[in-house]
Amino acid sequence: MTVDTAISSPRWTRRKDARPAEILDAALELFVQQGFAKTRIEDIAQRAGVTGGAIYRYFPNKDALLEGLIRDSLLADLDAMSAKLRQREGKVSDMIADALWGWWQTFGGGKLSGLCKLMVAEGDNFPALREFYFEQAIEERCGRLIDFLLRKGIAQGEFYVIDVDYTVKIIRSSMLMTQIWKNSFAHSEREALDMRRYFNAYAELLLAGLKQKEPQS
Amino acid sequence: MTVDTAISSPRWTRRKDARPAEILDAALELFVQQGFAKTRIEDIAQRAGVTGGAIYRYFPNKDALLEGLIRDSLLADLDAMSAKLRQREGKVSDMIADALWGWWQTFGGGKLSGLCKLMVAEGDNFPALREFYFEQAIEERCGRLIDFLLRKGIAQGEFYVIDVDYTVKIIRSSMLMTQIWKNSFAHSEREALDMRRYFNAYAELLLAGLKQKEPQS
Amino acid sequence: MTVDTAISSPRWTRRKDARPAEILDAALELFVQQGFAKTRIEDIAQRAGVTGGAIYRYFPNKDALLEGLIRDSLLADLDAMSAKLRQREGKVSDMIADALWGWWQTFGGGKLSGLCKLMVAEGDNFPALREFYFEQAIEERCGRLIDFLLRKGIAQGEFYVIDVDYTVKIIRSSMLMTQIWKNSFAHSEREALDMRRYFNAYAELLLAGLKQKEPQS
Amino acid sequence: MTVDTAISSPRWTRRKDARPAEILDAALELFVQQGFAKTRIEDIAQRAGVTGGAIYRYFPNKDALLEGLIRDSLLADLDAMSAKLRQREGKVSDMIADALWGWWQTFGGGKLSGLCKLMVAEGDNFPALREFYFEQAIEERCGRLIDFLLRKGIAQGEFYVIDVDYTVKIIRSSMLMTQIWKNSFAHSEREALDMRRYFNAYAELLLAGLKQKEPQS
DNA sequence: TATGAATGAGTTTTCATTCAT
DNA sequence: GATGAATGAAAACTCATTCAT
Repeated sequence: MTVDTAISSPRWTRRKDARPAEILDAALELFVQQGFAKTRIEDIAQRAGVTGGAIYRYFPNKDALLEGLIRDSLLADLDAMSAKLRQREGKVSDMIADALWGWWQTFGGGKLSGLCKLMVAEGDNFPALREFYFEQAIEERCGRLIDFLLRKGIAQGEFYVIDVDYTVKIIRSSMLMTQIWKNSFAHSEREALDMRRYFNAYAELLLAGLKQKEPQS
Repeated sequence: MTVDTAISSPRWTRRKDARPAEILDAALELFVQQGFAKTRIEDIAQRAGVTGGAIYRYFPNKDALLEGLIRDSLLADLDAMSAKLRQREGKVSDMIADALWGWWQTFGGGKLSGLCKLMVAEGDNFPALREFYFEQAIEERCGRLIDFLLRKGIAQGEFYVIDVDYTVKIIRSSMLMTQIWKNSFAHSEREALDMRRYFNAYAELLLAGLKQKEPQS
Repeated sequence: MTVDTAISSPRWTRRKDARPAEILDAALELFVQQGFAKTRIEDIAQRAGVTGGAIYRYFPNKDALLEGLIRDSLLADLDAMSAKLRQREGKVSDMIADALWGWWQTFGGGKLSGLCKLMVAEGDNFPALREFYFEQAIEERCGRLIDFLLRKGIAQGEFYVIDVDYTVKIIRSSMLMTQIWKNSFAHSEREALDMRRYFNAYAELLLAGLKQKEPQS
Repeated sequence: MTVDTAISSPRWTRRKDARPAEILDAALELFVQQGFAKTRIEDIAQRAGVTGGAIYRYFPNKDALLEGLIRDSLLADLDAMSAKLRQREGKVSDMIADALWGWWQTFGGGKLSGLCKLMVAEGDNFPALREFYFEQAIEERCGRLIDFLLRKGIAQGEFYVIDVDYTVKIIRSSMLMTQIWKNSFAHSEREALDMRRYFNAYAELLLAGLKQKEPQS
């Protein structure tokens, strides 16, 4: 109003640019925990340090939050690893255990792992998003990584796999399930898993399976 | 039946005994598809062939529908198989493929498979139910079946497993994931799986892994 | 259906004529306690030993229960006393204490006393009934009794009252209030009154007031 | 104010501070008139100039409206008078008529008089509130005022009362009944009372009763 | 820009009343 | 006659969204 206000610092200068990310962060946690429908805009706002109305300055509606989560947050975190792995040399058998555990540490076990549970839960209500998530997260990343390693191992004579395509799907499933478990049943303390041990046992089992010489009856 | 009854059909018919099951059936389908919160009582009622109010004669509130689904519907369908499998004789290697595919056909791929997705999605909102589901469905059935076969195979000298407990968890996870997949991503036609082929490939991989002679580094 | 049923006693012969009264009895208690709107037909039925639907054989709807209570139950109980009192001879001063206590014992303190509270509570929603109750119960009975005694006492030179009409209203009010109190605040144990003592003290105070020789300033 | 604002009136205006009182005002009127159960939130809202949902910003549920009425509104209006009366000097006989009429004018006949009827009607459904009302409104105020005047009159030799405690209850009852009457039967135009005349006659009768020289048999 | 009061379109739940049995 | 399953019309409460401040 008065000229004075031009001098004193405005009330809400607080990192204007960080807001959308903060809001999505809050939304992610709550959506994953309670589900999309049960989560209230007001709760997201509070966790993000703003009030309900403010959210609408950055997102046109509630659906857009979920969309933002999938389309924007997801892809940003998704590229580093797969690139990294393709460059490696050496025995694929040795790479696989590392690759799986590395995947868990950089991505699978992180915050965005919740998106997998979220898409399982809400996918039917947002088919376009599910499609997108499936393509980008499941096929393009998980799947392609496995596919790459598997075929390399076969080419190098290390692995003997009959149905390569479906074996990829099987391994991919295991990876997804660790994300889902972490965000659902693992919340019951009785069932938290020792993930290091889990991945050790998994690599053990998987590698032995891949190295088989004679097909099973 | 008689000509008289054809004059005007009654506004409703009395179906006391069948109603609860019909209602739970409808609820199951909708809860699994849309999630608990998004599903309207009125929609469940309509699919069950009644009006909203009628549901409250059989269930005190919406939560009770979910509870009925988990506590009543689940257990009813859960006993036949595990008993059946324990009686078998012969090589465990031969049993495992049968057991997994049998599980999928009698239970894993049936309607109630949706409960797994449902508990993943809503577990945080109904911790007591999740606990119950985990104990009864995951541990007591899936887990124990695997545990039984695995230890039997080891005892008979067919399998060589280092970390038995976690290997059980790993295999159990795969089974759960087929249920989850069927009720989520598989809805996108691009990703429907050929389950026969999937289980074949899985048995292949798994058995080879279990039969390993030398532990991996 | 068959001829046999004509011999065996029918299922519901139970005093067909008593039903309406039993239902009204149940309704009275619940209406007075919980109010008209809060009381459910089903609860009335249960207390009367029937099921909800049966009530509609005797009363067309919920309102009719209240109407039956006021119009039928009330008047039946209302005539004996006032007639009784008018016949007495002797000093009115001696009669008044007896009359009040007698009123309390035969009517004021009985079950139907609840009607007074009920009409206070629901009168605005049933103006015709309130009018009826006011005329029949308050004016015609309470009021007329007091009026009769008061004027008789004045005529006999025992009482000196300036504003007879309003003095009647005042005394009448006291009587109504005992009924209301009994059905409301008296339910809190701390405030149950010793009604014998109450009426003693009241007669004391009232008679002294009526016998005054000199008007107050 | 300015010409600009006249163009189109806003859908609503912000009245944060006034709202709770406005809502309680509306609720009081409707609760007293129709009873708690019969009164719809929407009606209260409309009378308060808002929509139904807005009420829930200030009160968590319908019960809280009643509670707010009793616990907040009541006490605010209750202190002035009793303090005022205790300070007076002179003959108690002269004070009593004034006290009663003063009570009626400042409190007994005001809007909040409806609370008395309301607690009579709904007390059984809200026992804690009834208790509170009884203690604060009936005993602490009405009762104590009467008690004080009565004992003072006795001490000064003006009154001769045998059972002081119950005489207090009797007079207290009369006061309550005026409130109840005003909010129930008085609504029927035939029975509106001339309250000035009523209190005159009452003071007349009461004082004469209190001044009695010889106890009645 | 941010706030948070207010709206209004739902959704669950209740219950008087009807009616098939 | 009586039952109680079913209806359908409320009514309390919730919450995404808007908008005055």
